[in-house]
Amino acid sequence: LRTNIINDYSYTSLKAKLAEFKLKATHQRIVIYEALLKLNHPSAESIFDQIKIVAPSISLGTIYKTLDTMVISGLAVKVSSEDGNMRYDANMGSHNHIYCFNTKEIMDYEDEELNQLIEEFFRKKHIENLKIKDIRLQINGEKIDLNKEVSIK
Amino acid sequence: LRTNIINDYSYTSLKAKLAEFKLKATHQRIVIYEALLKLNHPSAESIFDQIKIVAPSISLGTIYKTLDTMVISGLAVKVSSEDGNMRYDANMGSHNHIYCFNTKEIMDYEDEELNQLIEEFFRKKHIENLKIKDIRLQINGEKIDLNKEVSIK
DNA sequence: TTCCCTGCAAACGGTTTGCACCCCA
DNA sequence: TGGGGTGCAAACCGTTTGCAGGGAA
Repeated sequence: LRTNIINDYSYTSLKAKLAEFKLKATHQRIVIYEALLKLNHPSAESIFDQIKIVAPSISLGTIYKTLDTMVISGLAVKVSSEDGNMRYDANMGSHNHIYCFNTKEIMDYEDEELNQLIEEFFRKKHIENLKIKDIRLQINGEKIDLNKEVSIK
Repeated sequence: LRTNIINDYSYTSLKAKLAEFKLKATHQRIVIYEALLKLNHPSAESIFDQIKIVAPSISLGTIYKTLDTMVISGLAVKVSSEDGNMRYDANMGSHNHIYCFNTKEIMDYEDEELNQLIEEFFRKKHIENLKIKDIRLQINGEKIDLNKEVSIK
């Protein structure tokens, strides 16, 4: 489901991943990256809440700086959410987002057929004077049953 | 180009539009709505800058409150921009957005063929447990020549 | 040992709020 | 004239910044 991200959350593999991106593997970076992988498009604040259980002395400022560093080095992306706050995403592959107005969750929507459809479309239609960095479909809605997951069929 | 919005900026027609949406037509609302129609997905701040020439005593708080009111009554929508701030849009028709990282502009991308392609796709693929409110394609990029417009060919 | 990273706290900037006054319907 | 709208200023809150001390390579 979540592609292009490691699914081995062991300390050593997280460390290796940081090293691969030329980042000094501090304890803080390791737990922040782990939280980023486990949580679903978290805000800095929600990574903070998750992490202070395991690293009580961590500061929110460090989370912001660290996420910023990860974005710059290509380990994560920063996306704006419909609620106005910024979220972080370790899924670096091309994919789309579903936003729920009720829960404020962002969920991935990955569909190869859809990607191809859009890619195909923009092979014909060109946008002049624009260097495209990213095209993504944004689906905004409301979960009907808040306790159930959203799923694609 | 910009569909579903009036293109008569006369005082009387702006007043009529507000009345149509059951809003008391104060001078502030009229000039705010005019600025919203003329500017390209403005922030509250940039409406403020534009307006203080014609209504010097207007307050930024009023702009926020007024835009909020317009969103509730269906005259406008509030969208989050990639830069993290909120923008307002009087174009109520289904359309897509291009965001430029350099100028922070949001530009409309309207293409009937694309709308149909997406609509068609979601007639086949269903998302369970979600009431879809809005589907839009978000194109992020950078203007190549900052002085030239982005155009579709 | 050397930088870079972290923690802390203050500052920042966009947005919201409370309240007295104002003005459209 | 009544009730909602406006202006002002303070508060709010997510995010950034500066700086002194700390820890990975």
